[in-house]
Amino acid sequence: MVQRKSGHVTLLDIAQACGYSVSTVSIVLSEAPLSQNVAASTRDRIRKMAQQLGYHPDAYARSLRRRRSQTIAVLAYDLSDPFCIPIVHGIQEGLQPADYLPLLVDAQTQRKLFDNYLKMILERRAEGVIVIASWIFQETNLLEDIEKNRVPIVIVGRDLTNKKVSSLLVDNDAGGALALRHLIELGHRRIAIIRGPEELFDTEPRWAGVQRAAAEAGIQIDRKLVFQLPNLMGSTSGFEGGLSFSKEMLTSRRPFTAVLAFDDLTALGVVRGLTSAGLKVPDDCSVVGFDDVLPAAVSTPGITTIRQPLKEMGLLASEWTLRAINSRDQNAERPVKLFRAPPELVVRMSTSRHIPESRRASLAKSRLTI
Amino acid sequence: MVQRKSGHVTLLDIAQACGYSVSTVSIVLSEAPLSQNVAASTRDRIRKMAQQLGYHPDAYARSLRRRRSQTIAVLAYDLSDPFCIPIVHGIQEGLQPADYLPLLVDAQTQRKLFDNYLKMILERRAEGVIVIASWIFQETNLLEDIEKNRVPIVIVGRDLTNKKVSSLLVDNDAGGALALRHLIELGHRRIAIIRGPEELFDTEPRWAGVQRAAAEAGIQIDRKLVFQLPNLMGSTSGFEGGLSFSKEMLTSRRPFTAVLAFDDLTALGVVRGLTSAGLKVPDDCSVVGFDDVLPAAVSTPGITTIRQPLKEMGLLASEWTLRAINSRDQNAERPVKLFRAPPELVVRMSTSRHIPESRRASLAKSRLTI
DNA sequence: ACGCCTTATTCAAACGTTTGAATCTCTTGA
DNA sequence: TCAAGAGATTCAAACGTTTGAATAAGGCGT
Repeated sequence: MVQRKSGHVTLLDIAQACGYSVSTVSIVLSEAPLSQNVAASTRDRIRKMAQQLGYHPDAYARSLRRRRSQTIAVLAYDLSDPFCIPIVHGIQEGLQPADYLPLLVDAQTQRKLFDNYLKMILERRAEGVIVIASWIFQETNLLEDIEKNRVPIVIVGRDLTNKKVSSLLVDNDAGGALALRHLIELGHRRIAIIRGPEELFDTEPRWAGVQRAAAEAGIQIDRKLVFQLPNLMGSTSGFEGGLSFSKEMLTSRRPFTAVLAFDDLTALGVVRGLTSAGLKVPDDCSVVGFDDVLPAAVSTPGITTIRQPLKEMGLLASEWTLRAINSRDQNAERPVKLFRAPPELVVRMSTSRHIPESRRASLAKSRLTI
Repeated sequence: MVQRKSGHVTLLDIAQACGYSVSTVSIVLSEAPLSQNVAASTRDRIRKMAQQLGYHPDAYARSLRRRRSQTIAVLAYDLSDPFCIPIVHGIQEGLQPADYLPLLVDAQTQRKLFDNYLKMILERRAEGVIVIASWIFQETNLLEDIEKNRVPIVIVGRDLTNKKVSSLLVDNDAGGALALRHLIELGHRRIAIIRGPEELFDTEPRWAGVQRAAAEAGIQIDRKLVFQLPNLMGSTSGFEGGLSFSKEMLTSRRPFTAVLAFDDLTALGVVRGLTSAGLKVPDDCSVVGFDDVLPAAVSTPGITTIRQPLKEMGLLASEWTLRAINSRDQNAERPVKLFRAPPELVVRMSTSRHIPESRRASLAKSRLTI
């Protein structure tokens, strides 16, 4: 109704409209301790007027004065990776009750964007930063600036404790072992492996877990059946890698009955490759993925995979960050923490018991004679 | 190095450190027009010192003074819907060059969160708001507050021009027709349809398009083969709907050779249902989806679908918003606009030419006799 | 010796809040 | 009658920037 000269309704507007000082209005509307001393009738009038004029406190002025932004930056390396979303949800859940706003930005795996946003985060005075795994986040000098300003950082999806950054990530070693053991228990012995890109930090520990499990079971991994995804990333590069490697496997003429893929998208690529070569998953070959993202659950057959407790990790990350902010306010100690999330095997339809050639032949025969 | 008493480095710190006034420092660092008059040597010293101390201007103080937040809110109804991501990317792309920060928030389909974030958006003085389709966004009184403050709104994924909100959405009618025509051209005549949830605004026009295309081709749609997804949303409710409806189709014993699903997740549910009943997609039944989200592309068979130009829509939305902000600044006219994005048929492997029973039987026979 | 222009820098007010201290008006007890 | 206290409200400074206006110091033409 009242047409403001410039944009927004302020405390002054309300003060003038109902004849009190700006201070009183502020005290009432921000529910400061002093507001107990304000007459109930005054409170009512002020509140009504605020409502009527559509007043919303200016976060900028407020933050400036209070020296708190009530903001925590969430820097995702690539939102189009379904991996990020559950983490973000967990973070939101943790931040909501504390009345912090997650400042969510998406670097789209671009170094330039990453730095750009990091600068913006600094300027917006985020009180904490949660980084969702990125190999870009190695040595940018902005990181120094963040620490110079004593802004707590937490990283999800990578272990950066050696750089004094609290970290949460899945136990890749355990996950790799879990995946391989599942295949072994189903009777598979000749297993092709697709390792992650060299630059990715998950790659090594996951591979180590696989090797450990193989050794424990006394199984040889055929080196000719070990592949490695290229570094080039992008939301579908895993899929394409899986697709082309599965073709290589088939043309190599090395026998294999199962494929352990680096992640779900890679697994989906393998399924596509095997299927288009006329093989059936899981009857002719089992496939297992890693992460448990949406596409793995809704494709057919559903992909057996290793689930990361992503939402829980996000939640925990937000709690750590909030706690670190508190500690800093009280100049308390802030130890660097590490959480290795336990992975979980999710069995779907892309894996099944291995049927030895001999038995398989007789089965086929019996089917024919029905 | 220099340990600030309270948090961040300010202009004053720099001014003191190199013996100039705050004004001069501000003029230099913000590259104000006056900075031409500042001696080159002075500029250098100030810039060096700023760099050295790790200065980053306080966005809060700056915005307060300039009365511009350089922020545009992006309110997504559910980020876990793969639908949202490309739109967000388009928006980012459009905002980047204009140096606006997208304030991305995720309502997670929860009314409460939605209102909460809308309040925060108001408080953070976003200069514009882009809403990514939500049925929640119907009549919240916060909407009034937004308009009271003359903040431009643009909505993606729904037509709200009747409420004077500029809107971008796919041409659902054309898309529905496109999908049906594709099936018809492949020779399908008995086609099951899964409509969207009643509450969703895409449902009706898409269905209208389907009916129109059917009429044009002189084809009857069997009412018993028309289903409707329930309103209850969530990222997987489409999948589950498709799964259970496909079972209903089969038990109904009505003949059909193709399914037109409301969206990709639903289509994936259908594929799962048909497959687990022993049917082959596309050999025994074709399936077509809508949206072209990631899971549709990476599942096997890849889902034939109707692509929405989501990224382009996001880009355009951001451009509209920026333009609207400019117009407002100049008190210019701001017409309500509408963009109906042209849908595009993406043919993958889930659809194929219908083979009539007669021909099919002889085929099967010939295969046996090989 | 004066005004005037140019170049380089600073003053001071303003943006909208918050908050410790101050003020003012009652009431109450001595 | 007055001091003390309680209750209700306001003052004024501060947060870190920006910016129109002011100042200061020189150079130049007259």
